[in-house]
Amino acid sequence: MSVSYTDSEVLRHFMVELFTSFIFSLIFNSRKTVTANLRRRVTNHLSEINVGPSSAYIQTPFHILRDTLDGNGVHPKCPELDSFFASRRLLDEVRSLGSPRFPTQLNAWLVHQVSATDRAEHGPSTSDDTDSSPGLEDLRDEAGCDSEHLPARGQEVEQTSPELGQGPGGAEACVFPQQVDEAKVKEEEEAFPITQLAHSSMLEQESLFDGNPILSDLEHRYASPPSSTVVDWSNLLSVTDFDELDSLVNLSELDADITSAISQDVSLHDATVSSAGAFGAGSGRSESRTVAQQRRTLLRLELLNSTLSDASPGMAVGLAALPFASVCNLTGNASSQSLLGGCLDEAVFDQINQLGLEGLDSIDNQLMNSLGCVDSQGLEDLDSDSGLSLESSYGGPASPGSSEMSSSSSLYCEDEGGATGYSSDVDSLPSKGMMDHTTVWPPVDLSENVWHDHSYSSPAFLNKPSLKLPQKTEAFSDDDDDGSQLEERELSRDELRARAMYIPFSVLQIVNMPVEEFMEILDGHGFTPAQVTLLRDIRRRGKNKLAAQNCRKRKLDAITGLQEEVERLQAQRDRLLREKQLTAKTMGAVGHQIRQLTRDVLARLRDGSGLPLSPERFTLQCGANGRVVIQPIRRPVSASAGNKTDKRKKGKKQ
DNA sequence: ACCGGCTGTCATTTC
DNA sequence: ACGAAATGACAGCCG
Repeated sequence: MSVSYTDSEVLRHFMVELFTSFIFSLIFNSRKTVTANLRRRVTNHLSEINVGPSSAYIQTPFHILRDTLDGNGVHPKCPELDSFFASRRLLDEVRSLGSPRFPTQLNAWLVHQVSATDRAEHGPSTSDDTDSSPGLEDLRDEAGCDSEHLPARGQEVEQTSPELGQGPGGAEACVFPQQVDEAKVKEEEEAFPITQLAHSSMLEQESLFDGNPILSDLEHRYASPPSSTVVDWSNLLSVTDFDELDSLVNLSELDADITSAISQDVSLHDATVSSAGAFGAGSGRSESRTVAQQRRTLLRLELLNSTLSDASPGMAVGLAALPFASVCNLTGNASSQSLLGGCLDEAVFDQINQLGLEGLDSIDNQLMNSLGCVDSQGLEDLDSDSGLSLESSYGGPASPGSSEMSSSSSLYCEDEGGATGYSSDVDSLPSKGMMDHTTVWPPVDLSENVWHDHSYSSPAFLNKPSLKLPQKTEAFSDDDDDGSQLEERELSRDELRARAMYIPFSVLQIVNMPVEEFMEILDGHGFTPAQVTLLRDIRRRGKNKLAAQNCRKRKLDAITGLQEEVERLQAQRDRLLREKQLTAKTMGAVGHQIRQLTRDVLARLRDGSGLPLSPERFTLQCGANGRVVIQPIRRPVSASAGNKTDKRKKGKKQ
């Protein structure tokens, strides 16, 4: 086919081409910049796992990720997996918005535009992932076939990127009103010489322009290797299915969302870790705990006060007879009292003093003799009474009702002692232990160990004086049992056990001391096997208690984080839907303008017989470098559908 | 009496 | 092998 042109027509044609080529340059560069930015950012996200080629078809890296990470030495709790699955979840969510997959016509076109050589070598879904800036790499790839355009186009991209990067959505990237275009035309004319534009309009198909000497001259003057990348305008014009554009928008938004998702995950992870760390540090937790504990302690002390005020002298003696230096120190040591000020109010001490602690010395020996049998049974019994879970654990998995266990304490006490080995060794504990530990008991024990025993100060128990042990001696049980119970209700079960076994360390000390120190203590203090067992159990239980608290805190944090993520994803989905609608509107306007412009251009062109080119028979195509050519439509009816399927086939092949 | 939340504890697994 | 941590399950207490 040959087309004849007059000089004025040629000039007009070039002007039209100039204008249209700028429009396409804008579109291409915008799209290319979006795609390049997208690819660069996705690549950055995935760079840590560097699975090789990636592209705008980001599902491919995720599949590779899955294949790579599934069970290949990655711990299920690996944060990378969290990020990966969060990203994949986000991808699925974005997909669920109703948009088709990426290898649609427009996306194929965009990827096609981004890297012609990539497509030739790796296909639209692959590109070198090792480069930190794939967008620029694509430009370099283009330079391979059009090297003289590289600087100008590189500048274009560099100039366009910030514009696109300013707005979060695609609205800014998709605005193509004519006035803006004209302004940009003026701007870009400076950076994009008109010769290159003429070049861009280089009519590569010689058959089309063989008859025109000027065009031929221009063609030869600005001859360049024919671009292998030629995009049919109908590709763009056929973008009436804006879901394809939507997929692009979603893709760009997905990228940003992957960022946020990963950061969200990481922040969740960090929050979890930090919270765990805070708990591990212990100080913060103990501080936060203090208020509640003090509140509980006050309640308990109120109860204790009220009970003590009604207590019989026997109870007082029993309380005073507690063979613990901590209690003795309470009465005689002001410093200790000050240390305990947070836990026991002065009224308690006054009552204790009034109840005749002076007689403690006189009954000390008798008490020590009786403690051998009382401690092992009475205190263990107290433990059993106070904690039914303890019974279930020590006595066996099947835990009968609490009332039964309480009433049959005389029976299960031996079982429990046998299970734990406490009571038998308590019997063997001479007063030596008492002598030693009386001086070794740290004064802070009570204040430290009052916390977290809310379940042991049940009023029900305090209202049950019938829980005396039948094995106890008359004098001791009557005098000591109630009082010691009252006092020991304030202590944790492990604290009671420790006291019963004359362990000279507080539970907190046992739990918090380093392993080496703990082992030294176990080895160097001449503890009996029962004491060693108790020490280990106390340490284990204490650490497990903290671990359980941390675990629950983490669980709550995780739930909170997931709820926040759900809210964030819902907001993101709404935003994406809004942007999708906006993008569809924008692209509709752009498509309309382009169709109109195409008709304009074709109407101004003349074929060999001087007739204007029919838009039904010809179309405008734009190359990757912005060159616009006229091409006859081969299959005008099903051009778009055929192109679409072709692109898909190409994408699948590659 | 029932229920839900909190807590401690145990058993088990994992590191 | 041992200890620590994490966690599910269970039970008791409490409001």
